[in-house]
Amino acid sequence: MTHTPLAFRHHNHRLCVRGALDSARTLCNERGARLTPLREQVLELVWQSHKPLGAYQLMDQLATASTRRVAPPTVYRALDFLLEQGLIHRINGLNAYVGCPSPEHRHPSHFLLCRACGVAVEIESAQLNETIMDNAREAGFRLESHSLEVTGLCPDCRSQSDA
Amino acid sequence: MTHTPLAFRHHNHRLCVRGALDSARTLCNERGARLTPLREQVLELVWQSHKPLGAYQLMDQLATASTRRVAPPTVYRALDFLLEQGLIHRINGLNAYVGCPSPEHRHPSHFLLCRACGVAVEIESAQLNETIMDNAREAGFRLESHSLEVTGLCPDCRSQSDA
DNA sequence: CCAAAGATGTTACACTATAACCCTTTCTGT
DNA sequence: ACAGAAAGGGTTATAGTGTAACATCTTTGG
Ligand SMILES: [Zn+2]
Ligand SMILES: [Zn+2]
Ligand SMILES: [Zn+2]
Ligand SMILES: [Zn+2]
Repeated sequence: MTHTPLAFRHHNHRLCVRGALDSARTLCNERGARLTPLREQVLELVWQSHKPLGAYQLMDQLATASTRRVAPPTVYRALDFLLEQGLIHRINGLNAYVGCPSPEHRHPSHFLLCRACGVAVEIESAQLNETIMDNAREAGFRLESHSLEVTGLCPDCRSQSDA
Repeated sequence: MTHTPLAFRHHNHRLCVRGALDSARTLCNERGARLTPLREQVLELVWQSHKPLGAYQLMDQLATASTRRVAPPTVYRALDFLLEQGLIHRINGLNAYVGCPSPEHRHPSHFLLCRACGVAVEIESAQLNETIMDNAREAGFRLESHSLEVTGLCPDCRSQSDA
């Protein structure tokens, strides 16, 4: 049985954005973390699609949006905050950042990355976590965090390439 | 039942190096790939320990060893070759490279990374591969490659920190 | 030997990220 | 309200990682 994730299908992305921003405001409020206008703006830019964006792309868009010059530390500091709060993830294989759809609970970074369309989809699988923990334990290793990046073709791009 | 991997224990590392270089020569020979002196030297440098090394560290060591100036493309081209041949892996989370202990067969990059001592150990687990493939399949995703990086403490560093 | 392909040298540059310093805003306790 | 502390953000410069483009040298196969 297969179920194509939302981000791989056509969907009303405005709902993704609204949900992400609402969650972010709620969570930061609960935690006493300060979701400043700048940080919120960067989060919204990250959420413009499900494709991970690089820090310099975000910087350029910030500069365009605000008609002022924006230097790297500005965007990196915002990204650091968002990473700390678990509101975004970093995709190491792409040097890029993408919004987290379930920031309420901390979790490792597990992604399917379509090399054709660029969309990143987060996987949540207890089985996967278990398997990884089992393998670490078997080696006597104390696991602290982990990241999985799976590259390939999403259902859409796959059917295109089959044609 | 736990079994501490070799690289996390004291061991005769000369055997690791000899084995890696012998395998590399054999494989490249079989494949008609040219393991030139430079490439072999880079492979040997990568194998100086089980800790992933950055391209610029390797470049500096190359320069020191050969008493001539070495520019980035020199080491990156050698690394590209070694990656293509599956003789080394790239650790994305560290921007660093480490030798592969079983280059005979192509396989995904699955590592345990000790944040204290820096040692990287490759995991080979059919169960892990299966679980990852299952999760990809369930999303209708055509998997082409994957990389798992687990960060934590190796058995040694773990007991140090418990003390 | 010659031509073609492959490997390496060389220069310059692009992309990603952080250090250090300063000023402003916000919070905290009185 | 006030002073002092802490956090956020602007600015400049620089560190770290990786590639493009082109020249030169070496190996390979006829
Ligand atoms: Zn969406
Ligand atoms: Zn997430
Ligand atoms: Zn060893
Ligand atoms: Zn390997």
